[in-house]
Amino acid sequence: MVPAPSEQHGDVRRLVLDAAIAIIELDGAESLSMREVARRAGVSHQAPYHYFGDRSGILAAISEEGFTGLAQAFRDVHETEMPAAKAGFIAYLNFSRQHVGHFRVMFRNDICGVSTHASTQTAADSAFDELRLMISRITGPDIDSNKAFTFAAMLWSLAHGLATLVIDGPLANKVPPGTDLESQIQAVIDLSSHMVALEVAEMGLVSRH
Amino acid sequence: MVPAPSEQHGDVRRLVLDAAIAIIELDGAESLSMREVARRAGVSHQAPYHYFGDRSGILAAISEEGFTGLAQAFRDVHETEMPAAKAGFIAYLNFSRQHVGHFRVMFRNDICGVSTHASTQTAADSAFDELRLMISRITGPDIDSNKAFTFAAMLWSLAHGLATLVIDGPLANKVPPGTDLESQIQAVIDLSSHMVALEVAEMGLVSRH
DNA sequence: AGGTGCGCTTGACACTGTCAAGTTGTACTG
DNA sequence: CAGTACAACTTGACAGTGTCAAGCGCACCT
Repeated sequence: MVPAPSEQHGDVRRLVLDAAIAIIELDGAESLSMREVARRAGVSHQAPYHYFGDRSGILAAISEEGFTGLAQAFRDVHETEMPAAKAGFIAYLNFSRQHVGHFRVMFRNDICGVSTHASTQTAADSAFDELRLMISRITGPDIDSNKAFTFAAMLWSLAHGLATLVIDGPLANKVPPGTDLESQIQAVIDLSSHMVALEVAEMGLVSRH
Repeated sequence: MVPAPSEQHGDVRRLVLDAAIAIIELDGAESLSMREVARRAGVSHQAPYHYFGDRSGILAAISEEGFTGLAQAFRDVHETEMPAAKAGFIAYLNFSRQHVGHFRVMFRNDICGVSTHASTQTAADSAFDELRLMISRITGPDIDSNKAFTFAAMLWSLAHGLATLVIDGPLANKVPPGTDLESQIQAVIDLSSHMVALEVAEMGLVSRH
């Protein structure tokens, strides 16, 4: 079949990737089938292999795209007026909910082998660097680097835990009657930001003591 | 084949379940194959279906077992001398690392359909009830129920995020040179407990204001 | 004109989940 | 004690899967 004139070099790669992301958003990463992807993209069952090598290759590519997007989301936080911690939480939550397909894959190196795909690893690293930059805006720059890592890991855990619990559903089932999920998410973010602010304030006092 | 005298009623079910858990711990839930499970358990490829209906059935059973275990872990926290928040974090982390196979499945209702398997749902509910009980020990009993939920969701997110980041690896890659993962986990738990304590103290002041 | 290689396609293989239809032992009924 | 019902499996079959191997067409160089 001769390609339509509108299709250009690299189109198929993009088509395949988008088809895969759509399937993951619908049914999760488990039920991603290479052949179904190919069918959706309107190509032969081997075309995806041409671009991504194997099943984990396509997942690694999605993961890489995800981390690049997350890093950008972190960068955008710098431009808001909100307290950095709160803006960070919101950015993380928004990203995870707007890019469910990417998010479901990014933190699962059991299936996409972040460690075996170098470009995915560097994308993940640069996202983490961006997170660290954000931390330094929260705590101030003159914090011991070891303590900064601990702080980053804690904030990351908080945001990541909330995001996964929200996306994969267990939280939604537990929301008490009379409120909805959205306002509860807001409440958790507010509580978290407030708590972080308390901790930072005390750290400031202690370091200046 | 006649069963050996040592094998009793229900043995096969347990054998199959253990084989499945072992596979998940090794390779993750994606690569769990019914036929491989059967092979490991030394039974025909249809025996697992007899007990669990289908692939999601076996995952739901593992999930149920996991939530029951988690609820027990929460109950055990009541007997420690440690501050409740810290003991809770440690319990959650320990559980997730000692029962990786269960943990990997429990929060993935995309693959095991918690909502479609009633007994799994009730096990999850009772674990959450136990978490709430723990919260009331942290904040004191006279807290507004809506606020209690927010607090529970926040603590859950924090513990859950840390556990998943540790288990699935992304944190391990980022640990700065000079420290190891274990001591960083400890540091994150200490920081989190301290932060929660600050928040509780302030809540107490405000409510009593 | 002849080669080279990219961007795919077609074909084949072992393996997967699951439906359907046995087979065997055991318990219970008449 | 014969008959039967039922649980606990097994064997067989089928469509669908990931992936290796080989082929085809076309643009581009020499």
